[in-house]
Amino acid sequence: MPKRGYHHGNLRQALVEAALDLIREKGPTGFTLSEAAKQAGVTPAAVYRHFAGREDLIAETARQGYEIFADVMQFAYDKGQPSALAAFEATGRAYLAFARKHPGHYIAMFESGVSVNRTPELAAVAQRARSVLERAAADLSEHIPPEKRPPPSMFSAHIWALSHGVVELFARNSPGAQSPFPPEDLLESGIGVYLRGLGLIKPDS
Amino acid sequence: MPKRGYHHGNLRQALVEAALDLIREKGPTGFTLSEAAKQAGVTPAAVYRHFAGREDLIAETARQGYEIFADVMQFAYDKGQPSALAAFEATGRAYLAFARKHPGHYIAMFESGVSVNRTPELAAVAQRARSVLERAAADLSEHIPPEKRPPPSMFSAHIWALSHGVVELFARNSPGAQSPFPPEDLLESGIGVYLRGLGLIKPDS
DNA sequence: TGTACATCAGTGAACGCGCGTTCACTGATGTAC
DNA sequence: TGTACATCAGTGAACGCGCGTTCACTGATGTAC
Repeated sequence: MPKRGYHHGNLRQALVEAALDLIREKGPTGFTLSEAAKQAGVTPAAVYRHFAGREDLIAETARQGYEIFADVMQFAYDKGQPSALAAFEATGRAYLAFARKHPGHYIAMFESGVSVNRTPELAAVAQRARSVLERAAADLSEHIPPEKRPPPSMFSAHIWALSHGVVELFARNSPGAQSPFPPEDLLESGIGVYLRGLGLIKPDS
Repeated sequence: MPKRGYHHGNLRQALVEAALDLIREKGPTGFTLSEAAKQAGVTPAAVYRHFAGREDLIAETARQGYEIFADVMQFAYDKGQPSALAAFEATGRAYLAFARKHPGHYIAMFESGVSVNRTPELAAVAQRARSVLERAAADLSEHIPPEKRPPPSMFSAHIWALSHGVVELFARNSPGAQSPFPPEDLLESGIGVYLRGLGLIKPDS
């Protein structure tokens, strides 16, 4: 029950949500502090009670995004257990699902130009997200004969890159325009071929 | 020998190059028409003799980028011939090489928000670039038994996405900060695993 | 070879705009007594 | 329960700035005769 009036009640979070809307609709470039304030029903100057400035507001939306993202990845990982393979595939799928479900957060995180090393908190939560995928990769690499086992961080990077590329090129309207295939199928099949290449699933079918 | 003076000589191209510099150094957001004009040694108003406006200038830099990109891809494809495999791998590598060598163009093409469908010329040259990779994929798919052959456009999309993801996440300073591996190695090994998954190179080593 | 003239690339001043940010303030809220 | 007061979230006016864009202009260039 946010009591509106002279005092807003929860302006900080309202500004984050306004920022998310604007970033989603107009891109990180189109986002302005003034408009976010306006959308939250408040004077631009009021923003400075809660944030150091424009960049700081974007960084906070990114931070919240990484928080959700890390949770989502962790949830996918847990759900795939005890199968290392299922857990790994689920985290890949979770990446795309996150981008779809939280486009504002996604853009703030990956397309706004905010550095992940801007603050210690931001760096920490980004690391948390990354480490889920790395753990999934490490679990999976146990199933590869040691002598031909690539470093887990390498194939987590491959999957991260593939997922990111699919999102950027085919799941957002931006550059390549229309996708030849549904992004979900593209990612699923790409990961499938890749895991087959590692000898982790049967070459057959 | 550009004769300087009241008349610039080749302002149009000088503006494109100024734009490339600025985009590379400050990102697409940081690019301003006024600064590009200044860097070319000219009044902002002069820009309008050659371009419809700011967006039009960015679009032209992107167009020139796609032109180079398509040439580079074509060259890599030709160089890999007559081996379908070599040609395919070379185009993948060319993607990353292009991003490294022409960062300004790359950003204008993929990160500036300019739609590839903005003008017919832009759409055409982007299609030309894409079709090189698709042809390489189609050649390669000839070597897969027809009954388990995925559509060529699907695996060209996979490689495109992987390449793009590697560039965005690991070859540019932006979000993930430092890469665990050199991007070239990451892409090379990723493509290797992928092609093994398609049964196109020996599972052994 | 010299002159008159058309062309048009660049000038420079001006514009309106919305931005991010600052500042002294005000008035709602909550607490101490 | 009522009053005095401290707190501090939000106001509103103002700022300087650089932006993209326009406009009437000017002067260098090249061509016709």
